[in-house]
Amino acid sequence: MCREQDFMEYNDKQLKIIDTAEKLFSNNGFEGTSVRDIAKESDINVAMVSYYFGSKEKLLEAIFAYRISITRLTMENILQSKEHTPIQKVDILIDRYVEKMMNNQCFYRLMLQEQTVREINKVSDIVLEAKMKNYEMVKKIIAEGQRSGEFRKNVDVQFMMATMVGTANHFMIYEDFYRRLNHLEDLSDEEIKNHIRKKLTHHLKTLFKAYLTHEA
Amino acid sequence: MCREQDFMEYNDKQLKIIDTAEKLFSNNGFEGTSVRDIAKESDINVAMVSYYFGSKEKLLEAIFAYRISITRLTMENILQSKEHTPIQKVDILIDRYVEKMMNNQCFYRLMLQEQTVREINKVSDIVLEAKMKNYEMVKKIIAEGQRSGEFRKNVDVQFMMATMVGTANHFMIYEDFYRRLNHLEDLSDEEIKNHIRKKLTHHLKTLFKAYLTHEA
Amino acid sequence: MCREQDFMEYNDKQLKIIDTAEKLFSNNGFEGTSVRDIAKESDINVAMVSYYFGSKEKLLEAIFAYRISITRLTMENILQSKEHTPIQKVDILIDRYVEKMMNNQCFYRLMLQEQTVREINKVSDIVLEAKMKNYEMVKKIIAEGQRSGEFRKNVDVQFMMATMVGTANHFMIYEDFYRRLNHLEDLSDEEIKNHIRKKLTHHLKTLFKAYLTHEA
Amino acid sequence: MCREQDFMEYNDKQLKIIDTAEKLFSNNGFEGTSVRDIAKESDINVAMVSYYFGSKEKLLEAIFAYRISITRLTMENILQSKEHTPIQKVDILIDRYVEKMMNNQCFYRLMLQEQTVREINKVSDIVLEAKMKNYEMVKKIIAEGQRSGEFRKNVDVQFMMATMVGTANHFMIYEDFYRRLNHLEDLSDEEIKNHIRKKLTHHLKTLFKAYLTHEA
DNA sequence: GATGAATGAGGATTCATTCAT
DNA sequence: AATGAATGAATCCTCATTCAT
Repeated sequence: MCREQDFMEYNDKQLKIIDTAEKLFSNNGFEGTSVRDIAKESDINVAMVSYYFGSKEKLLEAIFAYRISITRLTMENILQSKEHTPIQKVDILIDRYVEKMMNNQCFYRLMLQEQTVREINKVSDIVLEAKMKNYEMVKKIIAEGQRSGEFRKNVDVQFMMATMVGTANHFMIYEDFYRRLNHLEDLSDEEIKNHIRKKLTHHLKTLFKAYLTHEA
Repeated sequence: MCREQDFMEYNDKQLKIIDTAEKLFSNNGFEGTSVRDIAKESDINVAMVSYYFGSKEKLLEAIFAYRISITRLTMENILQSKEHTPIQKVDILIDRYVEKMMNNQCFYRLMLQEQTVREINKVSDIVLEAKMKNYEMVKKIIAEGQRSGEFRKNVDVQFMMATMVGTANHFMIYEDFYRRLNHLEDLSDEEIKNHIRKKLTHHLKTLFKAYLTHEA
Repeated sequence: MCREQDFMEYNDKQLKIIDTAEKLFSNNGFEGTSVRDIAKESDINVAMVSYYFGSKEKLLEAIFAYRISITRLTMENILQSKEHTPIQKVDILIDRYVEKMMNNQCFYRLMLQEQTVREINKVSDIVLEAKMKNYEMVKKIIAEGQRSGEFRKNVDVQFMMATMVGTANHFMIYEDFYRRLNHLEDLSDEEIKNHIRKKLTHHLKTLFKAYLTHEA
Repeated sequence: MCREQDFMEYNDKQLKIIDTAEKLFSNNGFEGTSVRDIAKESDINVAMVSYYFGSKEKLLEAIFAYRISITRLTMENILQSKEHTPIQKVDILIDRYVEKMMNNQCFYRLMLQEQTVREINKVSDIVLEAKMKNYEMVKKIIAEGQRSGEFRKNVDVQFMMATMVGTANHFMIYEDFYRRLNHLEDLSDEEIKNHIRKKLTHHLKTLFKAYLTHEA
């Protein structure tokens, strides 16, 4: 029913369903969200989910395929520039990743959820494929820096990426905790988002610069 | 509320239920696990869950209260020693945390799940309280290192912890991905666990040493 | 709340459920009747009760709203006639009430049940509102009779109605007892109904005529 | 287990259970009351109900057997006096019956409930037997009055009793409605009980005097 | 005699999906 | 193409009762 290459063909109702489902899945979990909830919130008929996407499960897959295809496009053409040094590229990577996450918290939370639950399914495949591509890209940047002597030799790229993604995820999850801890309850949603984005990118950049440029 | 001495009062059946539920919740999610599943896997009557814990929800709370109380005991008395330097303490902290997580993957995955879903409940409270205590503890270690001049001045403890916990979580979640990526499919569960534990602790120690001791 | 025009909108299945539920609730009590019982007897799916009425409780409310709205229509326009004397109106009231009850024994028994159980809920409200309207109507008839001198002065309308309703209810409940006591086991359902209706109306008319027209 | 002649042998715990169950059954219905509710309210173990009375059903029977045996004793020896005229005896009967009911509302409500539900069981038998005895007694009083010429000839004793019991029951059930209708919300429980008792007995006496002494 | 633990059966309700239109 | 009606399966939980002690 839902062929991967059809993303742009989604009509308004379908996009509405995808958005709503993403939000609800993200907030209440996949199993914690009923098709009826999605239908009510999207103001569409209950039968439409099955009708458009085949099933609740396939709707989830559609969400992942859709969001990741968008993300991929954004990511790829960024780091091929010849104008930046490797360390600049790392900084840009961090900026882009954090920004992407802050602007799509619902989806990133949903992705984390799905990976946390141990179940092999189509969604995992989609996610792993995307992760693999990102990994290859970063590996190239690091290798480039090592060739130029900017970065030290024994850098563990897999762990480095785990640190970037893991730290960012952690912040996303514990945003509220962070707010309370630092008495930032009064900041607006926009303000807190900016605040965290700034601090988080700064932290990651500092961390990675130290890690990449200083011998242990 | 959380009477620590009560945990030992759980009888064998209750402990069996807790263990099974932890595993199933972890693997399939809270909503994705039915009380019947737990009963079948624990080889007990369906009614026992309600009988012993009141409800499925309260069983979840019991799991958290139980595991966290145990963890807390282990954690606390570790870092009060006067024999270690601050950097050694950081290393010990990393060792302990990673070991704890590797030995209780189910629970740590479950915890991550519950925090990923956006819902305020008793479980969040339990987790946040524990996080807060850990944070205070690490803050003291860092301050100590700063006083002695070992650590640089502007260390962001909150972000540092986010990095430790986030990176470790990320590895736990993507263990399978890591295996495949590095062609380690043939390692036994025990071997892969050891392998990851070693690499992960090494990475975090290197990362933090660079971060804590080199000026940006 | 109680949109009278909606009653006619109940479809055949819904009416079937209402009828069946009324009978079963009446015979076995509300709590003594399971939704499954209703479904089986109505030959519909168990889920239909929740689907159509929201819940078992709301089905009960629907029964009351439905039956009482019908009764009200019948009752009201009866006693506004100018052709009858007050005593004739009392007789008509008795005839109508007893007939109504005999033809809707299930509902009247159910109503008695719900009032007997001490619980404040929507059903009580519906019933009390109806009782109040009936009371006001009777009060007018009595006042009319008192003005014309037909009825004595100190008539206690509340108690008079209690007598009518209470006596009729009592007969409905103890119909079987009455049968056995008077050796009427051989009468058909129709015959016994007619028999009781005749005797009961006669008794109430005699009683009230004596009460209303003779000074104490 | 529970032999009828054993009433006096009920120990304190058993009596406590009977009282509590009577109250709860009366307020929430038989099916609406769980054995656990009774156990909790009586502060006894859940198993005690089955242990002492055999089953929940048999506990109900015990309540009826117990209460009715007590009532019977009170009733019987009252109306055999030679000092009172028939009409006085009717007055005394009304006084006694209403008083009994007002002082045992829970049980009388429970009895009404059980009779309202259409089910043939041991409880009905107990109730019907008691009703029969009362009926025979009243029949004698009326016959006596007819012999002496005080009462008119065609008195329907069965209906007369239905009126007494039905009216009284009706009042018991609608006590709250009566309160609101007459703005008596401020009266204490004791006061309202007295108020109703007085009014109710007065009404019944007036009604029956008119009915028994005036030709139709 | 008395009880805490335990259980199978059954409770109402919600679920994702299908079907006729 | 789109939808309201309908459903069987599964949900969690509570029930009255029994059993070993």
